[in-house]
Amino acid sequence: MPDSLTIGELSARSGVAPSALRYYERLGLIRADRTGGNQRRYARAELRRVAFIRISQQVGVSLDEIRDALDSLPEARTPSPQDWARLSASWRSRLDERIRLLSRLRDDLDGCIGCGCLSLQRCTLNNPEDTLAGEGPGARLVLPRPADSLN
Amino acid sequence: MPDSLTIGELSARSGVAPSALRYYERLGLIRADRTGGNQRRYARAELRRVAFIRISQQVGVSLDEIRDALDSLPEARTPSPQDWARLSASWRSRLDERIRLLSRLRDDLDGCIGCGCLSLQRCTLNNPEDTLAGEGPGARLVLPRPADSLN
DNA sequence: GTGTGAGTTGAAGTGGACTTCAACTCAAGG
DNA sequence: CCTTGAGTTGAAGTCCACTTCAACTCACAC
Repeated sequence: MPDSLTIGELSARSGVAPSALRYYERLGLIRADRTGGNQRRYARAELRRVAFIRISQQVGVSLDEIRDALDSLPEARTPSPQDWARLSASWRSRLDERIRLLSRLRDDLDGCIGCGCLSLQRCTLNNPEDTLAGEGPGARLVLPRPADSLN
Repeated sequence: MPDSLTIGELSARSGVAPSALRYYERLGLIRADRTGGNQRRYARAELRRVAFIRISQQVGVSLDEIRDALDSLPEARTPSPQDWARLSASWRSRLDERIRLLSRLRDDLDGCIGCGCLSLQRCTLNNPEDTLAGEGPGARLVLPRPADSLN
């Protein structure tokens, strides 16, 4: 019924701690009006923003990137469903990628469950005398994480 | 050919920075022998341990938990393929869970792509006048992350 | 032998995402 | 009014997973 929420209410309804909400505000992810007594009052629309933040985090997006995304929302009006849909869709490929990676990991784990090679380097670890010493392309860790660290 | 690896070699072959390898050693995740000149020499078996560590991280397991898992390996002998298989399998349900969560998120995002509700609280956010104010069980954030934060 | 690149250490720094603290002020019920 | 629970602030602290630094020492090709 209230058309604005206290920080406690927003916290309860979003599942995000008040301290985190203040933190988000400092980073410019959400905003609040103030009462005469300087207390935060959140518009209901902020609930959606917080929801978007949490979902985005699940997808593995940093708060910095989330802020950038939120900044692309129209300032003049309350974001429409389409605005939110556009933003959500923008994470879609990352979500897909993440799911793909984990699924592959699961399959690899399954496939190599008997050999114990952990499916790394296409079972080359399982080579008795390590034929793959310093060769070119194939192999190495499956995971693309450490973009640096040579070879 | 060498039956032991320098830290640089292990780094290159595992894709993990030397500083990270030393860090892992401090945490007790891997171990190294020392040369007369106090340099680390890693047994080839450590390559598998590092591989296991990186895979486990992908699954979302903390280094602490990974250490616990690694501690369950037999100390007397070089871990067998079966040992590794057992450990890998132990993350399986977490991997499944993580994939399930992300897939659901993706589906929800797809399903609600038009309504802009972000699929939170089963579209209750989309209620014009917010019928879900402080009610009992259902709803709230889909994500089980903040186990505390009341209500 | 000498230079060079690889390795060593402990301590400190980083970055991300928050939480905690102390010392207050506000808001609302009795 | 007064109490009590909720809210306010800036600064500092925490946790995780590392990285960086300075000041050295090693290993090895020439």
